[in-house]
Amino acid sequence: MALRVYNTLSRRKEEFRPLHEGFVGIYVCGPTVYDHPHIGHAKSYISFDVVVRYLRHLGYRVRYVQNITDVGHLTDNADQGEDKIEKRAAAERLEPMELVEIYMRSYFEDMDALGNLRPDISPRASGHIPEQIELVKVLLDKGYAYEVGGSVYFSVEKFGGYGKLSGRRFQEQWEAVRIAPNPEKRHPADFALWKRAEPGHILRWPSPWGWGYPGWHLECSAMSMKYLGETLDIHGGGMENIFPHHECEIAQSEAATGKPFVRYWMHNNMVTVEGTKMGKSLGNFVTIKEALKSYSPMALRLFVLGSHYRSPVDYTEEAMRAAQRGWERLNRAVQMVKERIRYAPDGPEDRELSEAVRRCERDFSEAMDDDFNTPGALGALFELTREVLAGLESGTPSRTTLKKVEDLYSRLAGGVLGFRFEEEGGGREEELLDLLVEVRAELRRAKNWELADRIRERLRELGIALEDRPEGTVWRRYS
RNA sequence: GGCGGCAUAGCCAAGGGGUAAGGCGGAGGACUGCAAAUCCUCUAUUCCCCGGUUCGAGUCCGGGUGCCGCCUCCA
Repeated sequence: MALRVYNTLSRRKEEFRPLHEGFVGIYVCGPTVYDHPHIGHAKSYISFDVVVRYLRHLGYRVRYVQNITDVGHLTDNADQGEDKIEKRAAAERLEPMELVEIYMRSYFEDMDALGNLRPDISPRASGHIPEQIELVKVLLDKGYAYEVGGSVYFSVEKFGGYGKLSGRRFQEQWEAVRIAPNPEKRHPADFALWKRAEPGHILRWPSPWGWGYPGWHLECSAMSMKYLGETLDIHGGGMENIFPHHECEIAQSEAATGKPFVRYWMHNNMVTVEGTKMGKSLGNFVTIKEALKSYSPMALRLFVLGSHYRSPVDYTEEAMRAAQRGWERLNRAVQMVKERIRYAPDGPEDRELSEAVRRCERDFSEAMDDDFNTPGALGALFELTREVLAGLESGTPSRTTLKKVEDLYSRLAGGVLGFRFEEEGGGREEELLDLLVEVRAELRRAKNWELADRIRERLRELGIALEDRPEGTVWRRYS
């Protein structure tokens, strides 16, 4: 079966065929780095991380580009607003580039923790001002843009396809939107390609039209085409960017090149918190760092992948607890398989388990091929997990079989879904715990239950669980 | 007002004409000194409502209702 991808442009699932066979160029709208990333970023970037991982799993050579927006955009469409980065930098008494550096590092730190692969290129808008100016020049030359007093605007009336992504017929509807018209614009829907820097604006660059800074849609067009060519295979981002951001990107790019800008537009849905929208302006967003104080990074990853990328997901304590427990179960199963491989008997494959492995692989692929259906893929993995644990319980699967199971977990759960399975502990602490367990075993042999239980209780308070299994005592950290 | 999406068990969530995946939680049992972990069994006659098409409808069509997103920065 072939991979099918939902394309926002056609509003249907389409068979995926990249422009050049075997190679995929993907561009995902990255963060504006003026604050710590929140769980909305987690959903978006985990989703696209899995898209990239799965494409590689299918054998594609993927170039994954995700920008860093470090040039502030205006906070409102009437072009009077403040620059978010400048505003925040002033509030924190930092150089704008200093601020950007802090939050960019914070962003990568969180993405690393969540197990997302680094993009192949993380271009920064501030480092691509010449490319953006070039693009504006082309649009002026071709008559799609006009200059007014040091600012350059894109003329939407000159570009026939404006509105094709978002389904908006801007001519009739624009009247309904009450925004103060900018007198410089010929049509209210025209958007800025380049803005004149008003006095006091710190982030600014020289251009043929004087000192200024790029318009807020320009960087993505300039940088994506620079690194991926004039037609991208996939362009991804959050749904809220469909209009105006992506609509404007299409207009700019296609007007400049005369070629289709993107073959597949992919948009992920939003995260709500306890049922309500999470927005920067609402101030109710949960940062990833906060979430990770209560839940493990892999639990957050499981939470995100537990619903489809095009579905909204509600962040609640209950849902996160469920994800945490689910993750622990999966991780534990993998650890148990690894442990058992060490002393598993040689022998032929066990039919039932091998069959379960095959079934899992098939169901997993089927789900992923259907527009990256990660909840379905997880279902396949958990079904296997149940059978694996039952197999370990009731018999002694051969080493060959267990290796197949381990390999499957490693390729699908690890490689494709990006889970990081970890053994607990390490170093001095581990040795001390082993010692305690040993001493406690003596106590238990002597039937000194009181002291044995006290050790277990005290360790539990410290976040270490002791489990007296038939084959011996093991310890693990819980959380 | 315009555009788009979603409604499936206590909670989360797949499925999308052929008789309801999976996770969490809950109940009972096995194992255990007791716990924990693990295993086994059970936990939706039914998919927001009303009509229709069909031998057959969560699944398709029409009409409601409710929730959400976008139309101003946001992943």
